[in-house]
Amino acid sequence: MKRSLEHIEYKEDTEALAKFAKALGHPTRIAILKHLESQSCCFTGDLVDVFPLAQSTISQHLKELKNAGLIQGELKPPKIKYCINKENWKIAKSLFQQFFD
Amino acid sequence: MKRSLEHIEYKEDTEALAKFAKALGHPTRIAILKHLESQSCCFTGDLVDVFPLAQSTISQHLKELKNAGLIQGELKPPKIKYCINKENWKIAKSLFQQFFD
DNA sequence: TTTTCTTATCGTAAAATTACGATGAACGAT
DNA sequence: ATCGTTCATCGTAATTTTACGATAAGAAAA
Repeated sequence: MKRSLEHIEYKEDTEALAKFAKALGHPTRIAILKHLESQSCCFTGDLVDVFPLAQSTISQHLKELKNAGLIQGELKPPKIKYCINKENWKIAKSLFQQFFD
Repeated sequence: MKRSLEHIEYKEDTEALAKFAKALGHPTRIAILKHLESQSCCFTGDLVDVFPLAQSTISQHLKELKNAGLIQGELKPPKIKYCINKENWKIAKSLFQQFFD
């Protein structure tokens, strides 16, 4: 990209909302989150069984959701249990809520 | 991408939500929508004045928001007046609402 | 008809995204 | 110490996104 301009500074809420939205901007990730909501938690392997995607692809989506703060992983050797990050979930919820009025 | 697998079919709601989320997944577009909400409507040129971005860039963001159905353009020659698409806005709102519980 | 104003679209380039298979790291079990 | 299981990360490739300037399209005005 021709990026002559330095990064534009938006309000904190705007950036935060965009970040959450971006993480939600893929059907696989929505589906993963819905699955997590219904199960409350689950392992990577469970998702690999549910979705017709490579293990590495699932892992990549999980990473993005984790980076966005929507989920968190708990070590349960040799597995990792993923759950919704309820704290940030609430933040995201209220950001979307107030955005849509 | 190595796309050996055909496109995965998700539930309609999942696809719809991801589409809305993706459109919201950029701070500039969030800011544009917030601006539209406060003003109810505005012209492309107004936005070019507000944001330090090229006219073509603004136009591109508007196109994405329009493609996602979040805004609509009304011909007001020689300008185009953009407004929130209230019908789809409501749909998006309820999709996010039910997603977050 | 030509000019002017506004906005969209085109062409381009850099970066990010999304997918895959292969490999590596962490841990328990053998 | 080695093996097996689980998951993350690496390397790669195609596609999409995001930005820019330049150009085209549309309608009113001169």
